[in-house]
This record gives sequence, structure tokens and C-alpha cells, in this order.
Amino acid sequence: MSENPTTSNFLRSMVAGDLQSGRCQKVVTRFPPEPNGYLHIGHAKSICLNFGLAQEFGGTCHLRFDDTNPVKEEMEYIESIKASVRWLGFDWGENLYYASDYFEQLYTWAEVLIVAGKAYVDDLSAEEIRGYRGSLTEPGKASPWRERSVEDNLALFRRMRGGEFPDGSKVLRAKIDMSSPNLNLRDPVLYRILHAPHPHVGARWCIYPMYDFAHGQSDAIEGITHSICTLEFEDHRPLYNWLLENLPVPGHPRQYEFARLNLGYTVMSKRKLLQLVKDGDVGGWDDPRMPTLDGLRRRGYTPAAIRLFCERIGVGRSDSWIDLSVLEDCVREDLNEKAPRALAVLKPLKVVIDNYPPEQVEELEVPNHPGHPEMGSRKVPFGREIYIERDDFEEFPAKGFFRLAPGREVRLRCAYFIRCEEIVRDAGGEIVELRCNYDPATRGGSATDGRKVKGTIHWVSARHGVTAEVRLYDRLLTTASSTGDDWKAALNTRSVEVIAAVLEPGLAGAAPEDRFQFERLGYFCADRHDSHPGAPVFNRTVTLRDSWGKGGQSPA
RNA sequence: UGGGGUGUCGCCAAGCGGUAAGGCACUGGUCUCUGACACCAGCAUUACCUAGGUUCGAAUCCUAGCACCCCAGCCA
Repeated sequence: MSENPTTSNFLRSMVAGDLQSGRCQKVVTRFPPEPNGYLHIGHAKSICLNFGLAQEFGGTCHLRFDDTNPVKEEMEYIESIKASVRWLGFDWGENLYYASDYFEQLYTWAEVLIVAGKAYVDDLSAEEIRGYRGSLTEPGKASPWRERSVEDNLALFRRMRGGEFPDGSKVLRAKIDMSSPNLNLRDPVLYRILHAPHPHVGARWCIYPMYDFAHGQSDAIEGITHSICTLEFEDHRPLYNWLLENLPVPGHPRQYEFARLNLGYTVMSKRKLLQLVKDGDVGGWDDPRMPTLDGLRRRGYTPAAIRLFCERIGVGRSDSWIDLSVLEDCVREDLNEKAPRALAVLKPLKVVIDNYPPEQVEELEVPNHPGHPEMGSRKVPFGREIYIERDDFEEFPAKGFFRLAPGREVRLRCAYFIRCEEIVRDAGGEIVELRCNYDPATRGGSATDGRKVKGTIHWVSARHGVTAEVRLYDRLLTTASSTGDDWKAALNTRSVEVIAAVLEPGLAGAAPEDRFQFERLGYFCADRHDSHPGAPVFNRTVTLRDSWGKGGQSPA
């Protein structure tokens, strides 16, 4: 709705410049996930960047699986990734690719390198290779196998492909420079032996290319013009270019790097996310507390909110940590416009309206969205006994509290003014019920005598209300960041609270993923899996801002 | 101690020699049948990591420092 004129960033300028200078006629980007886990909010940044740039400049963006390591990759991940990208709102059209579909071509190029004397088969073990690599300050030294003849290398490499050698016994390495200050250029491994079936191409191969040998060439094959990746690949760029320059590839894409997203109070590495799933700390990859796209979806985040977030945080090259509040504000902004309102009481306190006719029931008209009359209204039943939010009553009201208190009058949203006359307690002294009187002349919520009331609270008819499970989520971690082996020590043990709330009857029919604003409380989404019409289950996406609770976040 | 990067408001982020955009957060206030939303105002006043220098003029150019991040997987 509101226009946040998209500010420029170095990638936009880059593309614009390349188009203008004629370096390329059409921009072609790609989102290249490895199918070894579910996509998370950090990937969303990359997706929005790559698809967004293509969209903005009239180009195309490919979805390409960077599936060069079969031991970590699974079909389940491939499917979830495709679903998440689509859900986020992007379309790769015909451009769905797999690096594994290029294996034959890559193999051919590996032989080209061997023939040119630029690659060799090394018999050193992984540990030996590490030793020979040197250190950050000392140059590496040549492997004793570095000077094998082209014939030997070719024969050996073919036998590697033929399955004659066990895993780890040999690798193919590029012959570049063992004393380069850039470790990536100290004869990087190009192929390793892995007798493992591949989720996409099956059991055809027992040698697999490394990321470095697959990525740039795949970009070249697809005619990618701008290969955008995260900063940690910056040191790989010289290798990326070296391979493209030494191989007969159809074109030379360029690599650009940006800073990955860091979000506070959650974890972003796939390794940690996998650990949470495996250890049962969360219900799965799509647990509403997870920063995965499936998790955010279940939590109630909308694709539009996530896209807005990605646009707002910008793109740069400096390490950055984004406040959770930015993400939260994005959903609020989106849902405030779109989500119909509803009445629900999370922590019920019974109220009996003494002067209301015992058997009377009224259907009161409540707008579905005060800001959007076109969204219509609904009828909500009202009776003598209702539930209000426990927090909306204080026996000894603090200064500035203008909800219900002994002797005070408040408005029940779209219903009547009521005044609290009496507090009812149980044997333990706990307040279990309030006795109130209502003013029949305030039907609908306004007084004919012009009397004003400061507070308006929500309510649900006790007789008609529907009890339902509602899950109140809070941040995953108790600290903004968490590193080291004991990072789990920061896990928030109260990241979810399951309660039995009372909802206005109409909410019983909610379909999975229906979203509502429970007035004065927050945005809630019917759980994608557990909610069914007739037996709703809601997840709290985010609370409403609350300037009374003063800055206080997530009461949980 | 090698190489590659980054340093502009609490958190992001524009800016690319001409006198500090915007968003989030925060603080006041207006409005209000959601203490929500909306709206108004304030929020880096020689200040853009520091110190020098060039210039009529610098966050933007130069020099020297400092801090932080990444790289020694047959992971990506």
C-alpha cells in the first residue's frame, strides 16, 4: 500500500550498468539451493534478490539445484524447496535445472583440463592433502603425484569413473599454484569418489564434482549473466574465473557477493536447524518457531510480508544483524490490511451481567474490518454471561489503566457499556467471576446520552463461544545470537504456550491457513495441518503493538 | 605474521567532491467503539572507525593506523 520507494543497492546499479553498457542484453540470474535442508528466511533474501532483479530488469531467473553432494541431499528437500519458492510468489517457468544434469558435460571438461595438463589425479589421502596444503602463512607443497603424465591422469580418471577405486582413495585436482596466498587456488579438489546414489540422477555416478567445479560451469551452460552468492564465496571467485577461462565454456558469467542475513533470537545455519529437528527440540522443519519458510508459513507469515522484509533490509556487503522487530513489523503491515477481525479471549474471566435478561440472546453486528467497510460485517451472539480477557480487569487499577475495575464502566466492543459491581472469589481467594450491570441504552456500543467511556474491551459469549487450542509463540532463543558448542543453552524453554481460548462462534469454521486479527491481541492463523473446520487450532503469528504494556514484547 | 572483505544514528541502509534519504526501534502529541491502525513532531547540528593530508569545499580523493568478518572440507 504505502510507497517505500525501493532504494538502490549495489546489485541493482551493477545490473543497470551492465544492461546500459551492453555487457549483456538480458539479465539472467539463478537461485541455486543445495537440497540438503529446508529453505529459511535467509534463502528468501537470495530468492527475492535473484528473482527480483530478473523481474525488475525484464530478465529471467532459474531455479537450479546445486546437487553435487549426494550423501547430504534428498528428494524430500528438493520438493520442499520448489514448494517454498512457489509459495513465496516466484515462478521459474521452464527454467528448472539440476547441476547433476550437467555431470556428463562437466566430466568432459574435466578431461579437457587433464589433457591441457591443468588437472591431475592425486593419490594422497584427505589428511595428507590437508598437510600438503600449508597454512595461512606458509605455502603448500606439491603432491608427489602432481607431475603424472597426461596419459596416466586420463587413464586413472577414467578408471575412477569406472568405479575401480574405493571412496577417498583418489581425487582429481586442478593444477594451479600450491603457494598461492588464496588457499582455494592451492590445487583445489575437483572430483571425489563417492559410491553413493544420487537423489536426482540415480546410481549412474561414483565420482562427483565439487561445488567449485560445478557452479561456474553450470552458470555458463545456462547463460547466467549475474551469479549472485554470499560473501563467504568471495575467495572462490578467482577459482570460479580460472575454470571458466581454462575451459571451452559458452560464455563467462560474473560472480557478485552480498552479505548473508542474520536475524536475532533465532538460528540460521542449516546445520543447527537440522539439529533442532533431529533432537526433537522443535516439531519439525515447519515448526512455527523455526525461521524456515515452512515454519514462518505455519506461523502465519504471508509471502507478501516476507517479500516486504527482504526489500526493507536492503542488500550490502557488511555483516549485519537485523532486528526481529523489522520482520514483525512487516507481517503486521500486511495483515493489518488483509486480515478480517474477530473476537477471541485468550485468558478468560467470566462476567455475569446481572441486569441482563437470563435467557436473552442478541445478535450484534460487528464489522469485519473497521478500515474496510467493503469487507462487510457479521453477527455475533451476546448473552448474559460472557468472557473477557483476564488482563482487562484489575482490582486495584494502576494509574493510567482504563479498562475494567470495580465501579468502573467500559465498553464491550460493538455491544454495551458495562459497569463492574462485584468481584466473586473462590475458596482460595482467586477472582473467578465478575458481576456487572449493563446499560441497555448503549446497544451497539455507544451511549445515547453522549456519555464517553475510555476503554473498549473484547468479549465472547460464554454460551456460544468455542473453546479452541491456541498456541502462543515466542522467540526461539533467549539471546540475540548464540555460538559455540553449547549454543542450545540459549534455547527459550518457553517458546510456545498452548492454551485453551474462547473464540467467537464464527471462527469454528476457519479453514487451514485462514488468518485473523483477534482484536486487541494480535494476528492468528489457523494451523495448516492441525486445524480443521469445526475443530480450529490457531497459531499466534505476532502480537499487536501494545503501548500500554510499554515496549514490553511478547508476553507469551 | 598470508590472502580476501567490511566499517554512515540502538538495528538495517542511501550517498560516489558540494555541504548527512528512508525503514525498524525509541520519545512526545493528535485521533480512536481495537491503548491497534492512521496522522503530526522529535530522533547523526562541523558529525559518517581513528589520525593526518589534498581541496574554496570531503562521508565521498590520498596516506597511515585501528576494529570486526571470511578462508587451511575429498561441504555448499
